[in-house]
Amino acid sequence: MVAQVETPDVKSGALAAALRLFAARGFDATPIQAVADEVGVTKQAVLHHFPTKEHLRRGVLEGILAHWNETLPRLLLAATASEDRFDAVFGELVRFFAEDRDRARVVLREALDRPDEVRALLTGPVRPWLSAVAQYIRAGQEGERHFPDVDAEVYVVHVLQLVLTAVASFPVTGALVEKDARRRYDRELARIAKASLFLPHATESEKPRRRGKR
Amino acid sequence: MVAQVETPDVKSGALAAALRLFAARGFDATPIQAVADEVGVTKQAVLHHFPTKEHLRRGVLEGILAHWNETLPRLLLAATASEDRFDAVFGELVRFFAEDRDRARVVLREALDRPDEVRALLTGPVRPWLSAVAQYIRAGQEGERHFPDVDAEVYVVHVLQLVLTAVASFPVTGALVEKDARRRYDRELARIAKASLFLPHATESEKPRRRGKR
DNA sequence: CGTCATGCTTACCATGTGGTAAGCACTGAC
DNA sequence: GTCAGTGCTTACCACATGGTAAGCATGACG
Repeated sequence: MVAQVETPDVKSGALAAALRLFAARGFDATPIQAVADEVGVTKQAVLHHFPTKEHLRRGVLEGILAHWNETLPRLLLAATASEDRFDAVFGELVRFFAEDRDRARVVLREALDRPDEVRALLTGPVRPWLSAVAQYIRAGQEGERHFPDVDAEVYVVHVLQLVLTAVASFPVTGALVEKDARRRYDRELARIAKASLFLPHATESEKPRRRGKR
Repeated sequence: MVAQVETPDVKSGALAAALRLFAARGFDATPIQAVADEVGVTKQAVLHHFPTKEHLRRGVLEGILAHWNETLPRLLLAATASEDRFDAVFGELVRFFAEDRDRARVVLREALDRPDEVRALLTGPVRPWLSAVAQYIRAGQEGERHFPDVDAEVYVVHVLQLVLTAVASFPVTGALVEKDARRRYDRELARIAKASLFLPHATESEKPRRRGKR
């Protein structure tokens, strides 16, 4: 048997290739052949593991969903202080999607290409996650640490979308600033999310860096 | 000549249909035939006005870009007070894209499907718009009306993206709240943008509505 | 009346696509 | 050794798609 040098497993290889290609070109514009080429096998080799292109799509998405199903509960329970919890969840959000932008891209594409499916996901299995986070925000409002006029659920959704879009399109938007683009974008992203949630004085855990420009 | 009842002009009709279809399914997944069907003519009738599918795509995009080329300068010059200017630009941003979500969708799709092209657009013809807005923000920082640690250019890009994504995917995310979804999403959108830009006391033009929930 | 351009129409085609059918090499179980 | 199952391979196909080619009706213009 001729073990392909770069192909320990066709199935996982196809999933990785599909994530890349679906993210870059979109599901419909990606022939199975392209996935197969990337893995270094024939189209039918891929079709053997995923009887249908649709199966391949599901596989890719499940890989992403699985991460949050096991990570989020842990994050929410681990941190105790309000701001620590924010940093933990927000940080993981940025980290996970920035680690591989293609994850953010496929999620955005799904929202555009299959709105009904994503809506079902959002109002079904994903809702508990969002509600849990929103619940913590409301608790922070009671404790006068957050702005009272924050609409918790909606805030969570907006921030989630902002992170997804910012990460997904960084290669495009990042070209607008010359140096340190990545750090500036990340920082402003976090700043916007925080400044619109935490009351000014509640941010005492943030080191009072007064050395703003001017 | 048999004038189609609903078709005053094939060319503009095709552009409108293409905007709808490209937004919904994506450029690659939309056959010219689908556009033709929507207009009520044959595929070749469409190909007569747009020699290539690519021409159709350009036409759709130019329609969107044209709006901002003529609107933005006017908006920026019209308002004088800092917050009025913000409201004018931000309001028009939301209004224009919410008026037809498909506009937001095609823009997002372009960023995903043709990053190089969009990057060229952003660093070329669009940059002056962004710089102009960023310039006003920096002026607001000098005048102590805005947070000093706002990264003006990056803030503008993030807010732009947030609006685009929020509008484009409202039919998906809006299902998360039961009633008044549209108003709540719009309001939180504006709140996040403003709360992360304006210093708390600088917001005196906003009526002090203390009647936040509880 | 003839000529020419415009705005289509019908015919057609090369290509790429998702998927089916069937066979074949190899492996382990018995 | 045989048998069955796994993981492919080659062959093939129906179909959709972007685009070309060429003709044809209509109206403006001379």
